[in-house]
Amino acid sequence: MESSTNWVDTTLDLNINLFHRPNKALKRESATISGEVGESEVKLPVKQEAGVLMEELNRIIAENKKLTELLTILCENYNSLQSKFVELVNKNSENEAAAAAATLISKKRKAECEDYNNPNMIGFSGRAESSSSDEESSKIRPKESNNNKAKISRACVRTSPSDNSLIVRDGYQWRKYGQKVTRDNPSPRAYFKCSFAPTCPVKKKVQRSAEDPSILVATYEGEHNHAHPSPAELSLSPNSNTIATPRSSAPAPSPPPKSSITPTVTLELMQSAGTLAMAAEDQTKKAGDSPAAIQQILVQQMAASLTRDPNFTAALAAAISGRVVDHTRIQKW
DNA sequence: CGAATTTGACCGGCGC
DNA sequence: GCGCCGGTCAAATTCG
Repeated sequence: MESSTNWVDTTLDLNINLFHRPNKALKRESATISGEVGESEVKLPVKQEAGVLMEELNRIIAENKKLTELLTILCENYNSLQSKFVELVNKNSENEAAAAAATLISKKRKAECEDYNNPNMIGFSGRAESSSSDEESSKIRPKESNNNKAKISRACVRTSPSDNSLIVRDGYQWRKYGQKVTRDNPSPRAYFKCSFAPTCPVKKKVQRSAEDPSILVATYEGEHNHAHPSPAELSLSPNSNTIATPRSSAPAPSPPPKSSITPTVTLELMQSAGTLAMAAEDQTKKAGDSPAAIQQILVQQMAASLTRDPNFTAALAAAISGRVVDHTRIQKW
């Protein structure tokens, strides 16, 4: 992947190289400063050495500044792209809802219906109630639009047609509290509450698309008021994912839709997790049934999936650079 | 036996 | 006021 190589290039090279060659660099620099080429830095006066160190420190600070600026620019670009994408998605869904409005009797259910049935909407449509000018949303959910501005986002997940369970893997822990057959859709709608934190207000509705039963539509209401459960925590609980079929086991937790924008990432990660599992399966078949080979492949796949995750690489880089800085501070001061 | 799911009953909003 | 409908509750059931 391109992104992973970029991460390694920018963060690791810039940070670690600086600190991996401090002795050589210092020796060279201090030698040129003192004018004694070929002599070791041992002969340098302490003051000069301190000066060299200060120079080095300044250089690092300047570099850090540059990196921060680059990061800011990157973030800005990312945000603008993101907002454009959200805009496009909203426009698309609004247009199609308006087109369908002429043909259906109830305005309110029409809009919902159209969103659910649109097979193009693989991904999500996140909406803050205030953002849309449509009176429909206020008609549909007058309570939320009034006071607490519950964020509503939607995620569509394609599943295999034979799989009739209402499973949407989003990494959170959900407890099913109801199921209903709605009027405009023959498949039942399942209702879930976030059960990871007792006070978490987030709810989720999962229903198959009426037109394409292989598409699961998950509607999230509200925002999680707790941290995302770690994989370890999830592995402790049997229902780490949305489970509508009794106690089916579903692995591979992935980051959740924290905001209305995140679901895309979630789905992408889920997809990559899926392809990863398939790749691992393929390789396992190729490798035969040797347990050692299987284990090695699994380790490789896990490592690959971790390095592909920008969050992980960022955290790793931060941890490494933090340690390196600490280390050099201890050494130098 | 405890926890999670299922499912019918109930409640409130909305349109007629 | 009545009926329809979506959402929620809670007792019953299921499963590890």
